[in-house]
Amino acid sequence: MGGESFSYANEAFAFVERLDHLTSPSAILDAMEVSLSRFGFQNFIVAGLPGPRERVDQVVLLKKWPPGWFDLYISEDFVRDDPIIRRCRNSVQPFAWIEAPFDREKEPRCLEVMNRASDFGMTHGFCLPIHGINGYEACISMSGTDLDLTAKTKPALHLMSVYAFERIRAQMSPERQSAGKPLTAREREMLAWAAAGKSAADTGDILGITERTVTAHIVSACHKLEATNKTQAVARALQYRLLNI
Amino acid sequence: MGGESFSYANEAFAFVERLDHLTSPSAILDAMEVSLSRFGFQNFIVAGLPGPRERVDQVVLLKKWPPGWFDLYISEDFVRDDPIIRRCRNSVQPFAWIEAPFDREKEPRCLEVMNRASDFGMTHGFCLPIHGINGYEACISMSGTDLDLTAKTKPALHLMSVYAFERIRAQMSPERQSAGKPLTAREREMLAWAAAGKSAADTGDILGITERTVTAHIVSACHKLEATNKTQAVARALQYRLLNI
DNA sequence: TCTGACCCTGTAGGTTCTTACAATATCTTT
DNA sequence: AAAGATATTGTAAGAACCTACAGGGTCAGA
Repeated sequence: MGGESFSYANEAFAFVERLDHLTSPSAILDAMEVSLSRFGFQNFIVAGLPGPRERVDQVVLLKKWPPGWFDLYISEDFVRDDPIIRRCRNSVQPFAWIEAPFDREKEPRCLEVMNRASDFGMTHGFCLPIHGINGYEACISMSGTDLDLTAKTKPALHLMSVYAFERIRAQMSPERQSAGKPLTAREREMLAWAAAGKSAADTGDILGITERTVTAHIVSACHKLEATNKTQAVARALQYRLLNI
Repeated sequence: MGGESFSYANEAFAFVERLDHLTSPSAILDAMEVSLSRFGFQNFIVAGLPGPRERVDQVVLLKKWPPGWFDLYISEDFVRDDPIIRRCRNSVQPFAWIEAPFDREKEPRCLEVMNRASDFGMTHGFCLPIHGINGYEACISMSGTDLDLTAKTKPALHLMSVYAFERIRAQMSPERQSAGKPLTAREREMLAWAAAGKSAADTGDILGITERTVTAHIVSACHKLEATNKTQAVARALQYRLLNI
């Protein structure tokens, strides 16, 4: 354990502790820059994976990339052929760039992406997929010229990345259900019974009120959630985690 | 950094390193027992969350629980009312048991679960949800009487748990078939549109099939999910992370 | 070849939902 | 005291859902 030029374990935990005191994305960016450089990484990006109609720049949370590379990446739409991205979509575990497979013969675009990255000094790297409640959430990809990438350092980078991402998300999406008026306790109750498969009449019997009243609450919830019907209202309430079920 | 009675950081990284050499579930169990006890935890369980027709014992990967408690937990079907489990389904971050909310007045079954756990000496604990490609994958819950649960130790427990789970899964890989028959792609598609507030007729127009066919898929999904209507089917599908929305 | 799984469609009738029109009562806040 | 949010209930008509019945087509695997 000790005796190395620097302790990856202590570095990682110190970073995680430091995160608690960082209150802005740029502060997190700076802290990541410092800590990751100790592992040999000069560049990194924290981003979601763009959907079919999304652009990369719409899902980037933080990045420290060489000037020019990001522009090229966007203009060439490299994200559609990036082997790192591809593997990221299907991977739970972190992986080194070298472990992201592609066919050099049959997939020239993949090779192109990796070659152009090399032009910017990004030849080797490490990528961590981040998964949440609904599956894939984001990835953190980092690269450098003189990497300290071993079985010992990977867990440290893993830990740092997971906590950094959580911190970034906590700061960048504080809204969530704050949009629109909040549901009342009664409205949530009706939706919960609806989610359990109960009809308005059922719920009324259960709660000792009339079917009409149940319907009124459901309608009210539909308006607040901008849902066109009960099913969508329940789906929205579940997605926004408004129901304790 | 050093100077404490034991270094949580070094303990965690040493554990992760040790994992690589463990080739059996029981060896992992032993290693977890040793390392977690250093943090004050006597009991722990590594398990998936049971689906609609699944029993807890079908999804347990590893456990060190007091004799009798597991039997009681199964026979009473406590998993359906366990506040820890409920929060686990909606949480990305690790949390202390005390942070899992329930209404002591209106949810007597939740209180019952927690009280019976206390009878077995499991009053306080820590729970880590594990997420993968498709969202929720498993949880690791641990408890003890004299916990070392601080902002410093949580990341250590987090790291240990994530790597332990990955190691366990790698060894126990046999694909866990979700209880009952899986939904077909078409069924999931119908539920996704229903969750978006579309009627059967709407969905039919969107997909270029008849309303009747949409209904047929919905009905089929209802049967597989043991739902009494479309709303409950959508709710179940969302809770079990079957829809990519 | 046959079986099973999946996808597709039709009719018909009872049930449930959704909306539009109103209305009363309680409670908190201004 | 007045205003506003919340909870409650009523009627009624049209839309949507659910069920039960019955069937045809495709495709993969035994």
